[in-house]
Amino acid sequence: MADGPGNAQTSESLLFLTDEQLRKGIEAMFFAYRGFTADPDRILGELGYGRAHHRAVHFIHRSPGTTVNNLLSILGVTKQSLNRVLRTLIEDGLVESRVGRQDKRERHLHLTEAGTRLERQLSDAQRDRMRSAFRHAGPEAVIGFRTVLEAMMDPEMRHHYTALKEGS
Amino acid sequence: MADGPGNAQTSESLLFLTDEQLRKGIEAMFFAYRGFTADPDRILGELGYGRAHHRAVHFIHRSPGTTVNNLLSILGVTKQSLNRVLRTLIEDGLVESRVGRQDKRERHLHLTEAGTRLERQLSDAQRDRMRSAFRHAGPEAVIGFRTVLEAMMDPEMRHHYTALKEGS
DNA sequence: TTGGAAAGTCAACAAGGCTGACGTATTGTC
DNA sequence: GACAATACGTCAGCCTTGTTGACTTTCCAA
Repeated sequence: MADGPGNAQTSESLLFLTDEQLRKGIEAMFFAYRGFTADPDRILGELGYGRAHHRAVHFIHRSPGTTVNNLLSILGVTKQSLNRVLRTLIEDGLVESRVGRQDKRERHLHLTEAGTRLERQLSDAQRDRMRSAFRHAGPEAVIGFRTVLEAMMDPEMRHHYTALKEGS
Repeated sequence: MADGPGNAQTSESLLFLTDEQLRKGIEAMFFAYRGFTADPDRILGELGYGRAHHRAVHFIHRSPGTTVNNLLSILGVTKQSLNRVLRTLIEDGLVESRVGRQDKRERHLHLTEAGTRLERQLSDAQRDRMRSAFRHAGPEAVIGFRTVLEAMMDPEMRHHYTALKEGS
């Protein structure tokens, strides 16, 4: 099947744009995403939290002082849905909601010490797996991985992704 | 660990195993997965189905005649959960459940014509996005993408992924 | 001062996970 | 032939996390 390292650009395309190759890509995403969330899920389950809590904690950690509205646009859920999660995190003393100084309508979200501990616990677990996958695959593969994923995002999501990219 | 900028191989690691690089990888997975499911989700929403239906239809299409048990182990859900989805698909005439010939306890699942049409509609949408991402990123990147994702899977899931890999 | 944005709340609902228990064929084993 | 195990289906109930709709409070800005 067109495996011949034959000619220039067209055969190159044929190498990876067949329906079969695309199906493999689709299933790779499906199975990998399950691995990606498996470790944090275990920890969260023991604590009575879910993935939604993880996401909130992650992005508050990434952007301390972020507003609820900003978080909403990143997470792409309704405020009622986010609020339910946020409320439990605040009640449990993991997140602090501070009234805005310039605009007092806004709430600026911060992790407490306990929240920071949970974030670290979760992201340690998730990073361990990703580190091992990265190490296994090598730097070239990591670049490709990120390139494809970025190309797969919706433009709006890509903006949120790229926003803090200076660290890259 | 072993962050010491010591020898050759570790410095290579330092290029892409910083916490910041790992965080970018984590967010890339998060944002990309949303893009990955966005198009099928829209179609499914209009039809009154959900992601669970998509997954069932996808894997029945991939392995026609698969048994319920096999599907359970691929999807990693309970039989009650799968059954709810499967029941509606059968009622709606998208999936056919045939009693096993050797082992009559087993049910072998097949897509009907209508089911095949839905599968095609969904996977066309999903493949379009992946094809465009692949094309954008180039063949090298696609290899890296698949390599990292495969390394991120749980071993059991990797087995399901690799099972039909002869097509690769 | 008044309109509207931001935030929060209450209620109701649905999808899709889960556990536990039970029923029914069918198959393999002693 | 009896019995245990397997494959599947189902009922009931629970949880998380998403949704819509309606409403209030707070506050900024025109």
